[in-house]
Amino acid sequence: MSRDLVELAKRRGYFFQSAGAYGGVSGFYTYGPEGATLKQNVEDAWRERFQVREGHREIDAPTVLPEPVFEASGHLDGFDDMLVECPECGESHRADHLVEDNTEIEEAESIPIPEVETLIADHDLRCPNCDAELAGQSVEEFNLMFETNIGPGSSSPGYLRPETAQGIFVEFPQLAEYARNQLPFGITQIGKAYRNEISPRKSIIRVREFTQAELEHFVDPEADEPPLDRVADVELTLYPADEQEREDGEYLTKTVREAVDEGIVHEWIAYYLGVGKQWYESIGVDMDRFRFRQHLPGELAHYSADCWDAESEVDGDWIEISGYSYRSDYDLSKHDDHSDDDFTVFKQYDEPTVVERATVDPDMSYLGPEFGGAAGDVADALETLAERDRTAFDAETVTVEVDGETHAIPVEKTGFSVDEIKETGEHVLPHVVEPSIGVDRVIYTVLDHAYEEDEIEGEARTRLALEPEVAPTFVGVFPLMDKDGMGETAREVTADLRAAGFDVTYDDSGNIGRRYRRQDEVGTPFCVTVDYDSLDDDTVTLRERDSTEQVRVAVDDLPDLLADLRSGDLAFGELDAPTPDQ
RNA sequence: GCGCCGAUGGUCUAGUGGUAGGACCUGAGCCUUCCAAGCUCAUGGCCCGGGUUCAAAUCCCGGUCGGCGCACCA
Repeated sequence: MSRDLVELAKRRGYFFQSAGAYGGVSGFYTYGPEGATLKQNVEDAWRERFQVREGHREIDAPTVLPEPVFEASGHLDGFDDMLVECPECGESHRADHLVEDNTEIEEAESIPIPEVETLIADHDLRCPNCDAELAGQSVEEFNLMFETNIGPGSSSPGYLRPETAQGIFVEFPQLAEYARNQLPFGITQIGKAYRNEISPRKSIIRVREFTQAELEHFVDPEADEPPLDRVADVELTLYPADEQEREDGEYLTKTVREAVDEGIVHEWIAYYLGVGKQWYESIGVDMDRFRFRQHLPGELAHYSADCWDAESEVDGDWIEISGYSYRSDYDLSKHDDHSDDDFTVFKQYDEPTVVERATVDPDMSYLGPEFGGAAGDVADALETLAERDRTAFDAETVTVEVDGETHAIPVEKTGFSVDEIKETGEHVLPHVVEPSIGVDRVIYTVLDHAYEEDEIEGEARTRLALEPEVAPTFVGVFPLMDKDGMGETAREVTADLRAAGFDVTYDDSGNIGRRYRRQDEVGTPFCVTVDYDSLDDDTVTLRERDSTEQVRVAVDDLPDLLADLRSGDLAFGELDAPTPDQ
């Protein structure tokens, strides 16, 4: 943990622990004025690269969703996790899994904790790691989702979303309609997500409320291919699973094209690794402290078919800052099953095809009286049988089995027929490609990688070398001294630059060097100083943070000049105006 | 959640059973025509609760928060 960076972040208004006046609250941080703007700038840059340039669209879903959503998504399975800790080796194990593995019991998750403890003692369950007795150990419950009640009473439980993605998936039917049922299309969302972490750590690296920027790209797995050409030559630092499992595992440096051709990375994932690499670099992540690491097989989330994390090195540790996951049709198929709506997209064939299909149209006025409550199941069984084995309907009666009972039905009552059906297309369950960015961790990385301590004229100085595109304060404006009209002129320059859309700070406190140092520490890339010459010829000095070099420019040119410096169209070194005497 | 360590102005820190000093920062003034200069003045602090004691910021217990390790991390 970089104490210096955390201290600077607090002192200069980047971020600090929330509710300090009440002792603080673990796992929650407030972004101060500089941090909130930095975050906004990072989000804007992400939106520009992952959404606008890719032709995707953004939505804004609720942070609270009702329980059935998470039953479908699989997140609720983790709700009642029960842990038991081994007294010998200290290893924690899922108590419900131990019970299921060693007894005839299934669904141990729903058993109350005291009974699980009794089961562990009765069956003499032992630690899978060291074989120590677990009897007598207490079973602890934990819950990674924040639970709440929607409306009064507890009849309608809801949860704070543990990932923004579910807000997109549950709205897929509406979103597909918006996309005119055409694949592929992509939906982004930037917003808060919540996990009730057992143990928040490392300042804003592991918190209970965090911001995700997620893209869910819905594609036809049969037909759609990523536009690899756009990023084909982008070089990726890859750390595949097999290299991680080797003792002398190494990174591979491959272009996006090579990574796909050599079968190292799924093509859709590779495409977004290329996009991501460009983006991280553009906002100031140090590419020497950056890699893409493939998840090990045991590490994959319940929904994920393949996953690569973007990782950055901060303070000697590698931290996950984004996940690039191929979620296949997991989420949409779950919501398709659990909800009332259809989560498929109808894909029309080029030419309609004619197929023979065996169907039934059972006479329910016969089945009903005959089979009572089982009538519906019998009808379903007939339909299934017709699809599977139409010869079963050749005889006078057909038999189906429902719940272990065999039923005979006269074929004439089944409405059995074989028809030619014209099929104009089919329903496709889209696959999902998901780049998921942890905004807070990206911000920590950007700050950490920008943090420099260097020496200017024998004096140590601390400097945040933030990219101009994301720096929260873009320009500082100072009068050399606040007298002889310089202060007034500097205030006018400040107002003009603010009107031109820049984040400007005005400072006339202390000597000029002190003011430069303040802005270096905040990470302000440029400073404008109004001096005596300014009063005569309407020019000012423009100073760059990293080099501390200055050029003299006309006041009237400032807005255009600064805009070009911010966008990267112009580098400070290209300015050739004469350097003022210092 | 467990274990170890810690908590003094905004920040960094000194310190003692008799309620606190420094540095930096910040603010006001003087000085100063370009990189943390100088002078004067000022604001601001012992994490919370309980216990022991005549007296607790200091000792003890509990809590909160933080760092590290274990575990967890969709």
